[in-house]
Amino acid sequence: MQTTLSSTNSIQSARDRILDAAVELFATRGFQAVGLRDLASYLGLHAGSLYHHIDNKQALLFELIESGLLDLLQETKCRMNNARRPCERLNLFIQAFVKFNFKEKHKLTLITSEFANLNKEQQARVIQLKNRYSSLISTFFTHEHNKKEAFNGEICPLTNTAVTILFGQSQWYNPETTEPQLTATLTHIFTCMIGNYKRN
Amino acid sequence: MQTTLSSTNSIQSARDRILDAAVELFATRGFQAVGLRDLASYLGLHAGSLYHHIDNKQALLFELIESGLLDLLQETKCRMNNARRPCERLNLFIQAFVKFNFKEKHKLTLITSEFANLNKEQQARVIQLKNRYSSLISTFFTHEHNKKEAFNGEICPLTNTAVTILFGQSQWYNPETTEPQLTATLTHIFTCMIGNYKRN
DNA sequence: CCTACCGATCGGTAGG
DNA sequence: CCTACCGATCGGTAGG
Repeated sequence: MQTTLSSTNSIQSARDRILDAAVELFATRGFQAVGLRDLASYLGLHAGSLYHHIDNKQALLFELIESGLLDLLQETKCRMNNARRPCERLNLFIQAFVKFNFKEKHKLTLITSEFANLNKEQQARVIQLKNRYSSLISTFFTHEHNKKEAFNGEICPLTNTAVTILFGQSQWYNPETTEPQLTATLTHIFTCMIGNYKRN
Repeated sequence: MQTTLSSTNSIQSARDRILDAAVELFATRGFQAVGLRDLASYLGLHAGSLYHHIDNKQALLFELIESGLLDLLQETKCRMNNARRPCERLNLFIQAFVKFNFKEKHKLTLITSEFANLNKEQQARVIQLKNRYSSLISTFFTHEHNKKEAFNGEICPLTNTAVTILFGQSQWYNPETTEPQLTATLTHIFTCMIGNYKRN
């Protein structure tokens, strides 16, 4: 029983080590530029050995992107549910994003940069997850009287811009921004976007 | 004389055809995913023949990115110089960007997505051009009393955000946005960012 | 997890 | 601009 557990654990941790190394290498050098031999030797083993833990290179990329989006979604929803007043929701949303941005910077990079390297099926799944995230954002820009639009899954230009700001900033070659700075800037922009919209 | 001219022209146009095909293929499928055989067969010729017109694949990518940034810079400066009043400058800036976005969508994609596939020297050159563009933007956010900062080449977070919005939106998987829509959204956001900043 | 290997494809060159 | 080819490397597999 104990041996079963420990061998399961070590298999799991070997797999986790591969995932961690992959997210690091893919994000910093690019998915296509990293060969399976690069990934293997980074972990001190040989290319063929990887296939006991992964199906193939593309499935590995998809797993990293999907898990990243799922984590971001869950974390964000969870935080927003803690809001006692409606006006707290934006702050909690931004908090969740900033935390994720600093803890999982590389996964955010993969989500924004390596979409094209997935197959059609995987891309559809990623779009689905991104839309779920977008619909969280759209609640900030949606008035009571046009909730129907949001419900229909349509995404307004302002929401699109907001998503662009969030994901884009991880990609632009960037001076070192601190966590409070990023929070302040995003709060700034979002507040102002919401205010501007409401004045229409 | 005429034959010289026409042969020069046809050599030039052959080169232009390669550049046009490359920007299209690299932007839609990704630089690494497009082989020189793909590029050649897209033009109805063989891989080896390309090397009479280009040095190598990477130099081809750099040429596309550099020329894109130079065009955007020149076009933007030129338009902004036509401003008769200071408040027109923002509109002209956005006009220049939107025009470029629709005319050279693929080049914009390369600028934002394929930076990592350049060598160090080429990357430094691209950063230099991007900074020149950023400093154009920073004039909108800079007060009279802190012009020195802008002069020092420092880039404030708000400028960085603006750049992110401009370049990021070309990349996010996007519903079809019309030219007036994009102009309106960008004007919206920028005006509000400037207003918000000035209120500080 | 390793050794050894597969076919395919890559960027690039030579010679005409 | 084509034919023919180079060495290198790719993702992935077999067999232990």
